[in-house]
Amino acid sequence: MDISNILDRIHELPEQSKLALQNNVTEIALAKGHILLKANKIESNIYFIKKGLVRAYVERDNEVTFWFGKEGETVISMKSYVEEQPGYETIELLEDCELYELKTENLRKLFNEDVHIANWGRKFAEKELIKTEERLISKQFKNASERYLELMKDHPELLQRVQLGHIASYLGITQVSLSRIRAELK
Amino acid sequence: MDISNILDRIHELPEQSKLALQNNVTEIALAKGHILLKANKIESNIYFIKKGLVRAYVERDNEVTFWFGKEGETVISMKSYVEEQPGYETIELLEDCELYELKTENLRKLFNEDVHIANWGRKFAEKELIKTEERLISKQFKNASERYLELMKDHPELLQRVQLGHIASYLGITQVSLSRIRAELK
DNA sequence: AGCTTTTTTTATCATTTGTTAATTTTTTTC
DNA sequence: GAAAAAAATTAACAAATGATAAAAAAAGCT
Repeated sequence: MDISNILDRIHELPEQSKLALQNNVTEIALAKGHILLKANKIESNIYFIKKGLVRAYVERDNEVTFWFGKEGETVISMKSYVEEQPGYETIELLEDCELYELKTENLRKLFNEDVHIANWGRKFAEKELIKTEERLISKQFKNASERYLELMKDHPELLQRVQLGHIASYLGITQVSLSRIRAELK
Repeated sequence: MDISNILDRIHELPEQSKLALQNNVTEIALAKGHILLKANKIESNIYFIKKGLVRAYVERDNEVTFWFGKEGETVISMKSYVEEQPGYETIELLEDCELYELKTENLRKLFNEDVHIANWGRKFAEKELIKTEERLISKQFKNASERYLELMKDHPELLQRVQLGHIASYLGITQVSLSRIRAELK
């Protein structure tokens, strides 16, 4: 998925504004296993995924995966981006990736200069917010096997591309519980 | 809390832009129990809480409270606001409230006209996103009694102002479980 | 292909949370 | 302030999920 498509998918932009964003983007390729963003660090870039798959996780005694990003999605440390404070998430590449890199510094400048880009940034946050809110509500309404079925329905390809330990963590259960749920569904 | 304060708390605005927003706001007072926003309906207003307390809930077989709003906070149906689609949440006043009302139509117009207001709207969504993300992660990391202790620590006044059934629902557990947790903590 | 490592499944038992119903406490109403 | 209604607690049992360990299956490596 190319950068123009990715930007438009978030929110349509006039050609001029889109070019302003595109001019600040550089393309990079990184290997599976690479750590793209580190927890407890102020990150100065955001990324758009051209190709590949990543996950965001938080580490305490265990590791909790709370987001997967695939083609077309945006990789961002929200705390760094919004509050210029160290973020809580680590981003790991689950596949070899091709990424578009954008310095948050440059993005901030564009936000202040171009009302279309400011509204594009607003739409981005708003849409992410709805997705996160829906997940929170789903977590409150549904038990683990319902959430698993929902994920199978909404993102079946994830189950092919991601190992089950990460899926379990994303669903908020242990890997053993997920295995049990899968066995019961057969 | 007056409107100028509320707007600034979200993100600082130049005087001119702030006045533009304030000019579109009208003040209303509504009684406890009033339903401010309805699920499955495209809502055309957002509200800022001058005084009082509200909750957002989703209804299926049971009722799940997923947000409390108090003085200074913004009441909004995200789906209506972002996608102009019927929202999933109902907003009920838990106390008599004084509110500032703002038509989303007018807000949208301001977003397109004033880059400061567009960035103010962006900041609003971004901050809400971080709060929601943190709750999602907390839900994944912590068990019910840890989440209860966290709520007591972060929002002790809620426990005085909200009945425990709603708190339990917010924490994602039954009222009976919450009672049990409270009994164990004594 | 064969060996090694990693991932997934299965089994058992422990813990947490849910369900239902009865009881007590608090709040509301007249 | 007494009666009624609503909210909160307690108890007993059921169901879901967690923890640990062992076995099986799959993936990676040379």
